[in-house]
Amino acid sequence: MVLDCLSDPIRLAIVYQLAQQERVSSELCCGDFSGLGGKSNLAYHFAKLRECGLMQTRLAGTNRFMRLRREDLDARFPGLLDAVISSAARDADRLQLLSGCDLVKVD
Amino acid sequence: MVLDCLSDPIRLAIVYQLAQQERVSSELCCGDFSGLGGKSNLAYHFAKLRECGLMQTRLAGTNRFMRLRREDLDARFPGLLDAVISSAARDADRLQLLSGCDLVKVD
DNA sequence: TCTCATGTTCAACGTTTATTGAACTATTCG
DNA sequence: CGAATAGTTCAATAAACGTTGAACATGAGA
Repeated sequence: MVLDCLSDPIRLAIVYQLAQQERVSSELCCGDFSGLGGKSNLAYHFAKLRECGLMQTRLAGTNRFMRLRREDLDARFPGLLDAVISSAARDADRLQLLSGCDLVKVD
Repeated sequence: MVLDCLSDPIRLAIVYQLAQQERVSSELCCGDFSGLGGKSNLAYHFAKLRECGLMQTRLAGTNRFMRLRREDLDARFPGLLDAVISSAARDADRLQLLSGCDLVKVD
């Protein structure tokens, strides 16, 4: 399930963006990914990412803030997330969907 | 492409079995995977694994021997293969398809 | 309260995917 | 040569997937 989740370019871009955000130890809300697709399409991908345990959602008012479930993932699939993220970073310029992902929430 | 390839249980089982075989530095031929499905179905999965660069096929008479493209994969996606293999090994008993994969070619 | 903004859910659609069996190619061995 | 073995290719089918827009739910703010 996890590998299938990560194999979709949009979901990989979401995970990649969440991983970048990890450094700042803050979260991202759905709207921050609007560059990757329409709202309903993103909601579909968010659901898949939640189902397979890749990310977690925190409700705050009308926003939903999400973050990677880094610890759980590293415990269950050691090294997988880092390998995927670093490979994604390496090819970021080749993937249209990932270009611009280094941008941090403008706020 | 690689992640999508690895997300299928049959292909993951094939890769896992090939990884086990790596230790003995020998190869496996198509028939060795007959426990995972029918011939034509396996040929379909083999083609996908070849297309995304996960494995290589060597023709020898009427047999086709295959092996993981370990070096190329480690160069392009560092740590990915090891992470996937070790996670697969960890859950091997939970996955029906992977049970019995530790068996080495009987010959 | 009324309205706007943020997300989710649902139904519909076209595409891709995995699986099957039959037909086919090619090699070995008698 | 003829039969058997090892795999691939092809066509058909059913299921799963990604995408879209419309409808819905919910909280914030005037």
